Amino acid sequence: MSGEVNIKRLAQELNISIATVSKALNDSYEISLKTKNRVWTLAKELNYTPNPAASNLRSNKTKTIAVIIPCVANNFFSLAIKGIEEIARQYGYHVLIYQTHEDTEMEMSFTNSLLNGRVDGILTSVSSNEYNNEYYKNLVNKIPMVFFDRVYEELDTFKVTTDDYQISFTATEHLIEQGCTKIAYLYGLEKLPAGRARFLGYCDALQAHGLLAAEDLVVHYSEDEASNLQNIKTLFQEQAPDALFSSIEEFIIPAYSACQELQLQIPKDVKILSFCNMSSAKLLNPSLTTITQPAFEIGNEAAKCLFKVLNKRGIGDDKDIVLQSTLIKRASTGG
Amino acid sequence: MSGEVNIKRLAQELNISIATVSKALNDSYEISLKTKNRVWTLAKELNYTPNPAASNLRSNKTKTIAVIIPCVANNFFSLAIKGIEEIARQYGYHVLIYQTHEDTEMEMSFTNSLLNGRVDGILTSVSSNEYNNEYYKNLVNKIPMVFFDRVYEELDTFKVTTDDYQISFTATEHLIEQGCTKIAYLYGLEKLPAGRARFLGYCDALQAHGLLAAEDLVVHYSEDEASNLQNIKTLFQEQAPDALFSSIEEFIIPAYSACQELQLQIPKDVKILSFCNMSSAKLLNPSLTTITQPAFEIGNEAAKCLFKVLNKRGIGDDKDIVLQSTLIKRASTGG
DNA sequence: TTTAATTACGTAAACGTTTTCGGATTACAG
DNA sequence: CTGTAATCCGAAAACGTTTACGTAATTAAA
Repeated sequence: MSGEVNIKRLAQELNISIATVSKALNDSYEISLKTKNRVWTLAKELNYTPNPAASNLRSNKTKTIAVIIPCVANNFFSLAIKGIEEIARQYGYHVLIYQTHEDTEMEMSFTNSLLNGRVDGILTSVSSNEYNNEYYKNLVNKIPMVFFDRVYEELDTFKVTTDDYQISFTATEHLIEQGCTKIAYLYGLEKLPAGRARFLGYCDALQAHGLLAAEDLVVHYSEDEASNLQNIKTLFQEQAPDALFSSIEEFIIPAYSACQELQLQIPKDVKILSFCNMSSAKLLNPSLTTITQPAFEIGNEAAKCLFKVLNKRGIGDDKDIVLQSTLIKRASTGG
Repeated sequence: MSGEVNIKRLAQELNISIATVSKALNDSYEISLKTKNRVWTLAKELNYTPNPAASNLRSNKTKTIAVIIPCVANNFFSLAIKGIEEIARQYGYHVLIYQTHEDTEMEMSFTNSLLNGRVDGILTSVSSNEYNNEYYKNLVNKIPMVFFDRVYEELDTFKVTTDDYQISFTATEHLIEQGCTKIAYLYGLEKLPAGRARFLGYCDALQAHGLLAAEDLVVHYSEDEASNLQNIKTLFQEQAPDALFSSIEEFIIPAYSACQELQLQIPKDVKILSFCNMSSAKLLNPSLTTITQPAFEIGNEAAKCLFKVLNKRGIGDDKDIVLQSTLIKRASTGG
């Protein structure tokens, strides 16, 4: 056990050159199976692991990708991360995670710090507080990037999204079928395509059924939890809607609380459905009808796309990947 | 803009040696302020950023730490990560995150893959499904490590925990003061010191007030959410406790659900308190009395400890850092 | 048998830094 | 004028890989 074990050490012990060792370890066709086996067994015996820095320096591959998201404390993103990690592990890659907390400054600071070859590529879901398209237009040709869920539409990169418009339309129709005629909308992600698509699906479904969308029926998301609760209560008192369509799961707790405080029965007095990836939705009382995005699969798919780019594959592929969300009907919109 | 910008390029343009450039960039005392300024301004002008791989290879510093935790989809851990990231950013460090999903095999696989110099140190909160002390005993002298919240006690490393025993004792007394005499315990993290300390604090508080702990009053955590709900319902039906002490937040939703399904009024029929880091605790109905750990500060403190080790400081310091949780009394244990 | 192709391995340069060591210049005391 | 110290800088080696290129031995084709 004299000193660290590197390829030079392996080469010495086997009386071959370090080039041969390196090639053998990388399973090169230039090396005979006999030699490869000698190298592999000794490497295992000495518990050799390649030095990532040296490898990276020479080959310009870091075996690392970055994930930049608003927040990990969110069921959608934590599931997506899980999906990303699975693929990364398959490729032997490591995952750096950066949380922007919906702050565009942070977002730019993080990405800028990754442009010097620290990572091979970036997966991101952009923050909601601003739509700074110009920045990303420059960024995307400096480093391989894939956007998921919260995307910028004009960019020529892989984008993994869900059928926000369609599922919102479908979900709204579900409420209408259940007899609702005054459906309020709890509006989140207003500045992003995803948020607007959800709202549009809701509006169009109303219109298709002869109902009208009204600004009075819309509650806009606030970072302050208490004011969300208050706004929903005010909505009930002033408009008396018979349903709530929540576009983000952050509205769920205040919505339920508002109903209980105002003695409104779900689903008798008011029906509720929400975009939601919490497994506890079915444990709420009453259980919550949800639009559930395939968060894990989104992360999975986004990571696959990134590795396509990193491996120079999938050149001609369609870069707009749209996965299907599912409407899970439960008691909160029941008869 | 011919080619990439590295220190060689800077050296050429300034007609000085690369050694001087390198030292100037690192603010070495060997370089005159005049030269430093020339280097700094050109570096900024050309938007130079050092190559991390080269720097790492030569200096054996990666400017990266790893965080290995059971799961990011948990308020405690996501807050802790936030605390860690804050410190990491201050030191110019990057954060790799690995989720074990409470699987010891994963845990070992991840840590092993980090021993080749990919990171400078590791922050971890161990998984709950096993107590494999031997493994860590070997690991801790191969790479700087700091444990937080879920720790192994016998290891000679920095450990950041909370006053689990004391706060459980206090919280149990709170229930007793509110008139409870049959307090059930929802038991999580049984294999870890933290989990056992919480249980012990509960037991000792009961005993100190002439009450007795009984196995019949304990519900053990199950990975299956549905069975937790079922077990709590069974507990109510067979034992009719007048309070629930939940040691992990995963029990909250099933506990509330069980009460509603069994038509038990909180806090009239049964009082509930729980270890919990969800900001939505106060929005539950009724609002939940919680034992809240300073999750952000724990992450913060753990990261600080790691950087102490990395910078060879804090040799004589006490390595057992215990932060205070707080008992936040709300309606669920009210009169 | 000669020539070309294939196989298997080695030499050495390169990746972009950091750092040791030494050299040159200047300042200042003796 | 000499010697010493302080200041500032450069040459070159190192970190551990990967890879372009060369070469010898073997095999296949002619």
